[in-house]
This record gives sequence, C-alpha cells and structure tokens, in this order.
Amino acid sequence: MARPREFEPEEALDKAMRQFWAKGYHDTSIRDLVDATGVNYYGLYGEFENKHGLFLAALDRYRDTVTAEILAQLKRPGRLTDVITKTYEHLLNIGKTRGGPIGCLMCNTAVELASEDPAAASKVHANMAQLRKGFRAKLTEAQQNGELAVERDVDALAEFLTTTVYSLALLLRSGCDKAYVRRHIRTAVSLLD
Amino acid sequence: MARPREFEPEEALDKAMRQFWAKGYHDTSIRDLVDATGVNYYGLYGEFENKHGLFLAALDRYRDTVTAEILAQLKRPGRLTDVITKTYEHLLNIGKTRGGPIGCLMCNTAVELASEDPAAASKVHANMAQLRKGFRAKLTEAQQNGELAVERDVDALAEFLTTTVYSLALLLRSGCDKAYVRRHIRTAVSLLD
DNA sequence: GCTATTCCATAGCAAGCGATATGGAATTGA
DNA sequence: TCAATTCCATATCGCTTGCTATGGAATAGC
Repeated sequence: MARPREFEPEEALDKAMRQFWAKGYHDTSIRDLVDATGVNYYGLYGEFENKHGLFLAALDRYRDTVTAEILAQLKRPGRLTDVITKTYEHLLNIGKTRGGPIGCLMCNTAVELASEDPAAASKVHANMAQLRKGFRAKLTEAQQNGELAVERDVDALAEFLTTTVYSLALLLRSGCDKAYVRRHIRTAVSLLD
Repeated sequence: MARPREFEPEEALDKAMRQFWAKGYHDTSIRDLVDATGVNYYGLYGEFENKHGLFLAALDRYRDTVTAEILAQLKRPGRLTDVITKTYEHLLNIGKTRGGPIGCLMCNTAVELASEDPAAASKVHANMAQLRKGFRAKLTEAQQNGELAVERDVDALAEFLTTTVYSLALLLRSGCDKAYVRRHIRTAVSLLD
C-alpha cells in the first residue's frame, strides 16, 4: 500500500449519476464531473476507464438504487390499483433538484443516446425489462386474487405500465406540473379497472 | 439587388430540422448543419441569428409539417378508435433514417432541453397543447355520436392521448421494435372502449 | 530514515466548438 | 464598363472538450 485515496467510490459515483441525470451525457463535461464529485481526474479515470465508462457505471448505479426502490414499492402488499398508483406517486418525489424535477435517467438516456450508443441502449432496455417483470408479478398476483379479470393480457398490461413510468418521467422533465402528471396517473391506472 | 443566394431557406430549414431531430441539439454542431443543409455559415447566420435561433426555427418547422400532418390525420372521418389508432400508426412511419427511427423532435427536445431552455420548452408545450386540442375535438365528436360515453372525462383523455404520442416516440427512439410499439397502441386505445 | 508506491493537484495537449472576419465571385443599376 | 452590393468560401478567433503528463505529497515496508 501507499498513499490512500481520499474519496469513496460509491459516493462519487452517486454524485456523478445525479450530474448525468440532470444534464445528460453530452452536456456534462469531465470538469463538471470533477466539480460534482470532488474527485480529480486521476481518481475518476483510475476507477472508471473514461467518461463513457463512468456513464455506464452511473446507469448501473441508477438501476441498483432508483429502479430498485421502484421495484420495492411494487412488491409492497396492497390492492393492485393502490400499489400501482403509489408506485407512480413515488416517481414524483425522486429526481428533484433546485432547478426542478429531472425525470428519469433511463428515460433521458433512451432519448439522448439509445440510437447511437449500443452499450447504453442495452442498459436502458434491461431496466425496462426489470420494471416489466415487476409489474407482471403484481398483475399475476392480482389475477389470482380476483382483482384483475383472468382474461386480461398480463404481458401487454405490464408493458404498458412500464412505458407509463417513462411517460411520467418525460412529463416531469418537460416541466408539466404535478396536477397534470397526477391526472395521467389516474387515467393510466383506470385501465386496470 | 446583388448576387442572389444559392439556397432555398425552407429547404435548408427542413434539412437542419432533420439533423436536430436525429442527433439532438448539443450533439449537432454548426459544421454538421452546414454539411446537412449545403448552406455555408454566412447564409445560415444571415437567415437565422445563431445555432439556437436555427433550432427554434426548426421546432416551428416541425410543428408546421409533422405535427400538422398528425392533426390532419386526426381530423379524417371515421370511428373514434379507428382514427386514433391510424393516427398512432402514422407515427411509426415518420422520422425514419438509415440508422432507424428517430422518434419525435418535440419529445426529444422535451427531454434534452426543456429544463434549461425556456424558449424551447415553450414551443414543446405549445405543441402538446395543439395535439391535446386535436384529440379533444375528436373525443367530443365521439361523445356526440354516442361512440364515447358522455360521462367520460374528455379533457383527461385528451391529455392521456397526447402523452401517448410522446410515449410512442420514446419507444421508437429507444429502439423498441414495431410489434412492441403496436401493442402499446392497442393497450392505450383500449382505454376508449 | 529511506525508498518504493500510490494518490493529489495542476499544467498542458490536440481537437472541436460557436461565432466572426476577410477576400473574392456574382449580380445589379448607372 | 464599372462601382456598389450581396453572397460564397475559407481562415481564424477565443474557448471548451476529453484526455494525459508531470511534479510533489502522503503512506507503506524495511
């Protein structure tokens, strides 16, 4: 061993993630990341290969924290529409900055990079698949409980509810007020009645 | 008069619009725009004030062409669900490049710029309002025809259908296949039954 | 105390950015 | 025919980009 590093990798990654989340990939510079994390170039490039590597790590971090929390919300017991609504309501409370809501990193990345960055696109789709799986589990459970008619297409509904997560993030990021977003939640969830 | 210009402003704007549409604002350089339009710096800066001005003009151009076409689709006669479905299907056929679909310029802009660029955000919201109005007219007509129950909330549905336009664009841009997008259309439209 | 090793801080690199300045080509009216 | 005007083509500006190189500070084992 020699001189110990003066930063916590996970903490730095968390701050980098928020930076990318707020400003996107292209509009975030290495200097921005150095400022946001408090870690210098050497540390950043030692821990992650380059800007792109740091970004991919940030996407993983997002999955492991934000998406994981959404999935946890989905697994909480309760009536189908209540749990789904509460999960969506939870989205309204994440990703806030002083400048307002910043949506969802995966949604932002889907728009900004998916068509030109296969590695990022892959992580975005993996995230969608995780959400879909979570919704599907809840929907299947509801069919067994009799809350959801057995003839409903659980796969199609799970896809729809997953896309709605992204839709809500889009509305938030584009600056729509919460009342607008809540109406969308109500309308989308009414599909389950 | 003196030497006449060698480009057509509308044609150049159309090409610039497609460039921004495909690659976004930050990732499109002036050189890209010069290459895409065939117009040199002098012509570009003479016609539009700067990069940002050209971008705002591109958003207007998008509204006047692409959004106008969507609204025209909505106004065509036919049963409510048929017209809405066909309008959504129409979205699958626009914004294609060799590299695949590029979604919707307004949706892309909402994600990339709305939080930092008030002028762009304003145009995005105006576009949403236009779409909402178009959907609302069709929904109201359907209520009068008896196709849609009078107790349904036309405003909430119009908002929902508008957001769905953006959702579909998001799915297309993120690389989801058409079958996936079509299932989303079917599920969303089923809300009107 | 000394050397080896690892990390921090900063200067610097080539390349690209948005924007502008310059010189010549094309067209007009006199 | 020739000055005036407008446009095209290109060189160039100051600045930022992602990334690297360098010199010194901090720790470890000996």
